[in-house]
Formats: sequence, C-alpha cells, structure tokens
Amino acid sequence: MSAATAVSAENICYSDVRSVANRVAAQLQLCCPHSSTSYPLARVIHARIITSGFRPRAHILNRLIDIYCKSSHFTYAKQLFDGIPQPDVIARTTLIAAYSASGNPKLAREVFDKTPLNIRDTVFYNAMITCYSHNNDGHSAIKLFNDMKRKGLFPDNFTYTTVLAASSLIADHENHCKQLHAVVAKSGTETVTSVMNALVSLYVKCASSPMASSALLMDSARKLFDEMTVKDELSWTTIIAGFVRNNNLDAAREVFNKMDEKLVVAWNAMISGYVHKGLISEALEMFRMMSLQGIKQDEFTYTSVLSACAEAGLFHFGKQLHAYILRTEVKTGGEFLVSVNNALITLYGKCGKVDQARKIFGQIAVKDLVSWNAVLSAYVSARRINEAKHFFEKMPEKNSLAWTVMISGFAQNAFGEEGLRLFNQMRLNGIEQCDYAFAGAITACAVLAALEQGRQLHCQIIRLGFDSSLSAGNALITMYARCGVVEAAHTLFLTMPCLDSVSWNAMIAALGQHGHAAQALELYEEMLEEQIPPDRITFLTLLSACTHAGLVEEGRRLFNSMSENFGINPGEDHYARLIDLLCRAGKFSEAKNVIQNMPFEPGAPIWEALLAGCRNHRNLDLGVQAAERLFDLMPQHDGTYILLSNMFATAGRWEDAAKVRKLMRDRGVKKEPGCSWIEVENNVHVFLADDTAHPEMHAIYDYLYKLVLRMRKLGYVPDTKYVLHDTESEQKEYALSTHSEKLAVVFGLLKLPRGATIRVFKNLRICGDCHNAFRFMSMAEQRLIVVRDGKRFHHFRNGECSCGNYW
DNA sequence: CTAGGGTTAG
Repeated sequence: MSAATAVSAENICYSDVRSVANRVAAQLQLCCPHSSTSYPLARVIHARIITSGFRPRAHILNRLIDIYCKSSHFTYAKQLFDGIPQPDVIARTTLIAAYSASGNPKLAREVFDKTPLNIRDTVFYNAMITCYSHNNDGHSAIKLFNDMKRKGLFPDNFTYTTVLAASSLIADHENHCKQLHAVVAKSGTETVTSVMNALVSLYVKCASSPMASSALLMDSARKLFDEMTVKDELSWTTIIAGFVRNNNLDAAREVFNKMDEKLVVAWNAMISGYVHKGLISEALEMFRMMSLQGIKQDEFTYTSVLSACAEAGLFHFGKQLHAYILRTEVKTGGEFLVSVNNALITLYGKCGKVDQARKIFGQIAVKDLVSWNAVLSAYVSARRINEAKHFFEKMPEKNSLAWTVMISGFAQNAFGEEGLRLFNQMRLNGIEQCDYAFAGAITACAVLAALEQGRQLHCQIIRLGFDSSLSAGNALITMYARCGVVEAAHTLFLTMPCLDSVSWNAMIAALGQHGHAAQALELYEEMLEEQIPPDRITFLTLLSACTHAGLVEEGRRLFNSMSENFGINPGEDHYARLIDLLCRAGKFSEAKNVIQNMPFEPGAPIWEALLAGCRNHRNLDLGVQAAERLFDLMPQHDGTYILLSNMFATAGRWEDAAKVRKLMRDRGVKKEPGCSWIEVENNVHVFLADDTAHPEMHAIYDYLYKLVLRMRKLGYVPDTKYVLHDTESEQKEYALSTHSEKLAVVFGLLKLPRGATIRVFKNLRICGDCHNAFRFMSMAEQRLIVVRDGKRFHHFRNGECSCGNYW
C-alpha cells in the first residue's frame, strides 16, 4: 500500500476511537522516517488524532515526532511533544534522538536540560552522547560521559562504544587513546566486540592525526585486534581500512590476506586505498581478482575502480567498465545508482569528454549534490569557465565544495577578481570556508598580484588554524612568489610543518621565476635527498629556471636525466622548454636537431619557443619559418603577428612588417592590450599605454619627465628603436608612446613610502626600453624595483637587473 | 568499515 492510498483514507469516517487507533497504527507502519512521503502521511495521522479526540500511546507520538524531526518540521514535533502532559524519559529520549538525526544538537540539549534529574537514566544519557558524537562534538560527548559517571549512573556497552566513537573525533595524541583504553579495561567491557571495535577505531582515527605517531598507534591497534577473541566483520574492516587510511598498505594487505572469507567491504577498502595512493595497476589487479573469484561487486567497488580510471586517464578501460556494469545490479528502476552515475560523470569529465559527462548528468532521474559538483568540475577542468559559471548559478543547492571549485576555476582562468568576489560572497552566505576555499582565494590573489589581500588571507588562515594545511600553504608559497616577495615564500616553505611534492615544486618554481636558478637547483638536490620523487612538473620548473638564467649545460643534463634516472618521458612541454633554453643561448642548430629527433610532430609550443629565440637573436629566416607554422596552427594568436612584424621592423623591412600587420587585421585578430598595475594602500591601480584616465596622471607624467632628465645624466639614452618594438598599442606604433609599466612604476615612486620596494605587474613581456629605464630609475631613486611580466620577475637594484638583461 | 564531487606546483 502506498502513502498516497493511505492519505486518501482520510475521508473515511471512523465511529469509535478504537478504529482510529487501529487506523493510526496501520498508517504508521507505512511510514519510514526518512522517506519523503512520510511527512504528508504524518500530517494526516496527526489531524485524525486531533479531530477524533483519540489519545495515542506514547510510542505512537514518539514515532510521529521522529518523522517530523527527520523532515525538518521541528515546530510540529515540539507541538506534539508539548501536548504530552508528563512526557516520560522514553519520549524525551526519542525527541533527543530525532533532533540528533536531523542535525540539531542544540535543540536536543534543550530537551536534555529541561528533563528532571531524577528520571535521567543511562539510555537517556546515551542518546545525548550519541547526538554529540554524530554531530561531531567530541568534547561535549566526553564531558557528558564524565557528568553521567559523577551522577552515579553506570555506563553500558552502548555508552562506551559511543564515547569511544566521539573521542575519535578529537583524539590527536597517543595519550588520549591510552587514557580511554584504561577506562575501558576497568569497565569490564573489554570482551564486548562492539566496544573493542570502537577502541580499535579510536587508535586508527588518532593515527591519522598529524600530531600523533601514526606507526605507533597502528601497532597498538593491530595488537588490540589480534587479542580480540570474537571478531566480527566490522573488526576486520576497521583494521584493514585503518591501515589503508594511514598509508602503511602492505599491512592492510597482510590482514586482508588472513581473512578467511573476504568481505566485499574489505576488497573495496583495499581497492580505494590503492586508488588514493595512485597505485592504479594494483587497484585494477584486485578488481580483476575479485571478478575472477566470482565475488559479487557492489557500487563501492565500481565507483572506486571508475575513479581509478579517471585518475589514470584510462578512458578506454573506463568505457569497457561502463559497458560491463550495465549488466550488473547496481541499478534501481533500470537506472544506475546515483553514485555510479557520478563516478561515470567524473570519468568522462577527467578524460575531457565534458559533453558526454553532461549527457549522463541529464539522464539521471534523481541527481544529488555530487552529480552537480562533478559536472561543475568537468567544466572547470576543461577551462569552459562560462559554462561552469552558468551551471554554478543554476545549482539548486551549493555546498562549500561547489563554491571552492568555482572560486579556483575563476582563479585558474585568470579571473582573479571574480574568484575573490565569490570567496567574499561565500563568507556572506555563511558557507563554511575550509582550507581548500582559502587556497582558491589565495590563487586569485596570486593572479592579481594582490599582496595585501593575500597577506590578510594568510592571517585568517593562521587564526583559523589552517596553517598546517598543505593546500593553503602551497598556494601561499606561490602567492608570495608571484607577488614579488620570494623571501616570504621561502620563509613559509621553511616553516611549514609538512611538505609534499607540490610544495617543493612551488618553491623551485618561485626561485626560478625570480632568476635564482642556482638556488632552485640546490633545492632540487635537497628534494632528492629527502626522497621526494620529482615529477614532470618538477622538470618543467627546473628547465624554466635554467632558461631564465641561461644555464644551458645544466638544463640539458636535467632534460636527459628525467627519462634516464626517473623514468619520466619528456612531453611536448618539456621539449618546448629545452628548445627555448637552446634558442635563447643561440644554439639554433642543436635546437633544430632536437626538433627533428623528437618522438612526435612539433606542435605550437615548440614553434613558439623557436620564434622567441629567433626574436632575441634576430634570426629572421628561421623566425619566419616558425611563424608560418604558428599561423597555420593557431591563426588567431596575436603574439605571433606582433613578434614577426617587430622582427621585420628591426631588420628595417618595413614593408614586410606592414604586411604582417595587415594580415593580422584581415584575419580579425585583436591584440591583447598591454596593461600594468600596482597595489597602493590595498588598492590596485591599473595603467594602459599612454593612459590619461588615472586621476593623478598629471603628476605622474610631470615626475616621469623630471626623472628622465636625471636618468639621462646617469647615462640613460631612451631607445627609440623600441618604439618599433611596440608591444602595447598597435595604432601608435610609430609614435612615441609611454608604456604602462613606466606609468605604474612612477606612480609607485610617488605614492609609496621612501625606501619601500616598488612592485609592478604586467600582463605581457616587459619592453626593452622600459627594462633599460628601470635600471637607471633604480639608481636615480635608490629603490628596489620588482617587475613581474608575463613570464618572469625582474629585480632592479642599483642600475642592474637580476635577469642580467637576458630574458 | 568501503565509494562517487574539491585544493596547491607549470
């Protein structure tokens, strides 16, 4: 009988109270507290009770209260409860349990406090302790446990089990475990399986705290487990999952192998352990063994294995798996369980098949939050930021994860302002901001070079206790470096409590971008000594560091060692950096040789690197060849046209230069306008070439004019040839123009306190004349001037630039 | 006790 038919029964008239009672009891049988149809049914029953004058027994009221709480209708629940003349302890316990299950520990506590002391019993305390435990408040649970013992009540098995579970939420030290272990040992419950399971679980949870010794605690957990006389399924899976979570995996495998009848849960724990550790082939091997042994797999198995495929980019295998599980039972009503669909969305999303992912999403009848988030992530990782934005706005419900994805999506696609705006909006909406959200916001600051905002976020991170977070810490390293304060990045790196390969890569990249190639290489050596395996990104950053400093020999050595010593095959991006390195050093024949011997056809990154090198060395012939390939490969890319026309202009081939410009116009290619910005008193001031929009422009030009006179006395000669090397305004290419970076630096000189470092940021590569001018400015003004351009940093001090005029 | 959605490095 469905709820709908039960509801229509409302119209039937019942003459006596007994039949009402029977009817109510029958209807309540239909209610499952979590079902969405139960609430309307409960309303009908409630109404029937009121109109009939029937006085239901306590258990009927308790059940109705339960349904109301679980459908978040607390007012009705309270009304019912208040209608009970003298609610007994069972009614009160039910209400507490109901509030607990609906995530309202405060309301539960109100009921608890209003209950007369003399009727509080052990079960009543258990309910409140469980409530705290389920709502992640370990401290209150333990407080209540002690309170209960002081009142002379005897904790039972259930109390110990819950208190141990609650303690595992907060235990971060060996001593916590030992103390509770002693309490349990004294209680006479150390043979009760559920209590011992909870104790093992406590050790396991504590072992994953950064403050505790993981190995020691897992040893204790293992010893406890071995001593247990009666082990149930939970015991086995707790210890296996514990070893999996705490990274010892071999130990997990050892226990797993000892299991007589290996449970699906245990298989699943092993598989997910391998997936999370990146051991994809091991995960798939276990999956294969499972299939061969005919063990029935469930949705946990499939979601883990699908995520393994997504992680490893095994699109083909994933698709086969998709077909395979179509024949299985992870379906309801002909459709996959939503979790399996979600894993499929992620698989297709991670393999770049965003539209396929979107299609699966569209076919899901009952989507959950994970489904929405998976599609959002697919759009973001495909850099389809506009679609991501629209999708995000359409989401019926957004959790902190969705906001985080969107914030970092904006940041990664250079929409720093949008990212920060969303982060603030998230805060206004009262959404909890975890370290991941902060990491996204900090990346937005790095994009904008908003140092002050970044610093403020850093302070908040410390205040909130996220300062040991890897994601936040790693983002901060990059933020400080990209805001020009590489020293702050380094200090942070040295003081972080734990580091991962991302931290090392970030710091190596930071040093490289600032031209400290030697230090970057030293750090790399240290990384190897610390047994952190370098990855493909480590080598990308190292090769860039070598390029910035012109260390050809070192770069070549590193390039060769990546495949010889670390088994990493160089990708096109690695080759592109090698070409860059060689070309900037003028070694064109070697570069051509590398291109000819590459294991794949050269793509745009290779030709771009070659063209950049040709520009620096005025190798027009080769430059034209590279540019022609680029015109084919990416006809809409503005940089190629600008570079080539400048190269022609430098060589005096004005007609060719004009031809390239015309080609650009004919193809409708728009040049990205150059702009520079500087942060002054927490405000970002943006300048374009020949800008007149800034309110203090008069003072800026005035100061610049006088400053140039002083610079000339020190030997500065404005280089008019760079006017032809125009990187900013196409229209005024033959006119004398003032580039945006000069305006920004001069504004900084006017506004920032004496002696303060000037930090200016530019979206494009710095112009040659500006570069020269800043050397003299740093001398004339006795200032440190730091400029970040599209590629790297320049530190101007006493007339010299850190790049050694090589960029 | 197990799963599906996040972050940071170029």
